Amino acid sequence: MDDRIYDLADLFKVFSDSTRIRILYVLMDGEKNVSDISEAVDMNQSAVSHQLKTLKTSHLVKVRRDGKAMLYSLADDHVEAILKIGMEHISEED
Amino acid sequence: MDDRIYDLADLFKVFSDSTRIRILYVLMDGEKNVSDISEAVDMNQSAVSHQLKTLKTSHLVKVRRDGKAMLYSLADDHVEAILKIGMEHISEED
DNA sequence: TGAACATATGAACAGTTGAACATATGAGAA
DNA sequence: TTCTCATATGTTCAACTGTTCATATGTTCA
Repeated sequence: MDDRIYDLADLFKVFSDSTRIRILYVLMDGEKNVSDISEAVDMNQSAVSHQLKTLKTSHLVKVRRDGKAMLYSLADDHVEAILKIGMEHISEED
Repeated sequence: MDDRIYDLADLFKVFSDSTRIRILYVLMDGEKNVSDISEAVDMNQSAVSHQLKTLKTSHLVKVRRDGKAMLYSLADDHVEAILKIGMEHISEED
């Protein structure tokens, strides 16, 4: 059980950065390559690539290659579900 | 929208520490005072108090006084919901 | 009052993290 | 091959975070 607590903390750590959340929201719109994501979140390619790696490691996004480009998309429904409940929570605060 | 992204990141930041998650799990069992929580998570009173403050600020726990003691409990259903989905996610990873 | 208990707060220190920069890898075209 | 485009990786550094220790606040009871 203790291991799972650490894993859970690590998972939420990934959600705890606004850049990564913005990337996830961008991907809700569908599969996108790195340049498009960079442009959408207005950050340089390197920063976005680093964050995408973090997101991929924690299985929040998946990738496939398309020629020179890498196409990223949300990994599963948990991503949107977690973001949704989080949004609900902060919306209901006094 | 941008403000809400930051608020959302801040919310998940609270979930991103194993000590705080352990405290939340302890509180799933019901209302508890600080000493009992300290004992349950095996951390000193000061550390737990600091974390409880963080949890309270983000509206994840609520408090009431009972004589000398302060009784903490989960603030609402979002807490368990978020932890549950998070657990589901890490359980389904390959 | 004052002592004892329960909790909160402030400061300091070590460990962690995201962004920027430079560079490397990999794929397609010529 | 070599050039270019697209993406990934390594390093550095300032900013942030959790814990510990010491101390303060607040409550009850004698």
